[in-house]
Amino acid sequence: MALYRQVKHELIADIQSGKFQPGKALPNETELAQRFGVSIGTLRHAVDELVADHVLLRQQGRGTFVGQQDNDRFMYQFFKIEGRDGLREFPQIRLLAFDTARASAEEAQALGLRGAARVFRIENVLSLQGRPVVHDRIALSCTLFARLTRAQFEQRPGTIYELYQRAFGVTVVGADERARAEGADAASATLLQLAEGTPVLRVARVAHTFDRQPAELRISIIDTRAHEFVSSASATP
Amino acid sequence: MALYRQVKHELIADIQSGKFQPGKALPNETELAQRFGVSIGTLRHAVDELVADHVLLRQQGRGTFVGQQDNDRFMYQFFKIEGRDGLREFPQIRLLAFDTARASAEEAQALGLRGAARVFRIENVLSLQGRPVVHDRIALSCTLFARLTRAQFEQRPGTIYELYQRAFGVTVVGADERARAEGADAASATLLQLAEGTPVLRVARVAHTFDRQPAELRISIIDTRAHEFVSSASATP
DNA sequence: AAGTGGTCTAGACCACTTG
DNA sequence: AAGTGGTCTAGACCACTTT
Repeated sequence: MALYRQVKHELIADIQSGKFQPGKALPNETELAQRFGVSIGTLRHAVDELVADHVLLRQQGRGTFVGQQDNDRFMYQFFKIEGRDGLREFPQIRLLAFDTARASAEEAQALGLRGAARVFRIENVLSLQGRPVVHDRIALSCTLFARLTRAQFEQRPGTIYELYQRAFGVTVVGADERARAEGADAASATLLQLAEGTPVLRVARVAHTFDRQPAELRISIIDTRAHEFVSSASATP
Repeated sequence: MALYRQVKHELIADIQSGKFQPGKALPNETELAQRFGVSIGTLRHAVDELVADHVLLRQQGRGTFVGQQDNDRFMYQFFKIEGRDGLREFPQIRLLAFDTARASAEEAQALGLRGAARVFRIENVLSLQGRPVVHDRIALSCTLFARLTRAQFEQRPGTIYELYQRAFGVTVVGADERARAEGADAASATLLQLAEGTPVLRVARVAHTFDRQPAELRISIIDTRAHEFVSSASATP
């Protein structure tokens, strides 16, 4: 196996173990290269890939930092809803429910769990400009997020993914999403102040950590009368 | 400006000018490096980025090739509709209409045209497993695609993007997409064999070439009773 | 065997940020 | 001025494909 890949996975391990903390600077490149016993070019090759995945962040003249799942990154990487006019806004989030239950078939499949496994179920409503726009239902493995509490969830200082990262060492690095249109069911219709059956967008997102390990399933029901779901795949400039 | 970026743009220019043909091999890396007067590392840095954008394709031991907009690449990079079971299939495409008209406000804005500019309007129905699933309306600038004919469009051997690439030197390298749910209008409902008002997915895609120059606006109306629109953002393994 | 891309080295110098 | 990442060089050797 290529050397730079080993270095990359050692860096990932150091992040997951908490040796390198989110937001903190790594040692400089020459020191890291010496520590891993590789040349600077090889060390940079490894760091390059982690920077491309938003796991690390380089700033010329300042240093290399462990990426934080803060509001900025959440908005830019995972929150893909914006107004039809293109305006983006940080949503106001209200927690509706927090339970545990046996995983449904869809949850077990998405999260890679056995049929009998238990999951946390969390329900949120997200508002933009004071109006409810998204109804989120989240499922998390009780094994991966052991001892998660409602209080922890409600009183978190930052984003949900920041909580995953700081309290459970789970760094979300990507997501697979599947979208379809459907008529709003009774529950979503009430929450989003719509007539039942109104066309809404349903997005199922499986967020995953390193090696595509699934970490979270989220079903978002979106009122697209004034907002849209955006997705972009663009070349480097 | 960094040297490798200049090299990258010289390579792009050579592809756009037709000096390097789609599907053909480039000269080997040492020769390219000499030709551009840079070291092999710098040449590789430039090629690395073009490979990441799927513009070039490297195969160890064989060479470096100009990426072709063939069926495989189309399916993998731009056709994001698959069955709920995850099955992907190449669609059967039927041309419904081919016209020119003054650009609408939405078309002019998406394609970066003045209000009075003319566009080609093309309408397709895409079928999967013999059933109509997607109603596509495409708008192209008459300036960028000068002298495009209906016959050219109907009798193209490969994908639409392959036609853009071979006949007009337009290499599509990315796309921005915006999705929302709406009730099917009369035209789409008939084509997709739905009741009018049935929830359907509406995806507006602006495909662009190098430097994010817009090349195509496509409005897709998708019947998501058996299919979904997929979108993935994942870290390198 | 010859030719290709893939990896790795050990430096040099530049551009930027901070004290 | 000192410390950081960003770019570039000129080579060596490896892994893979083709002839």
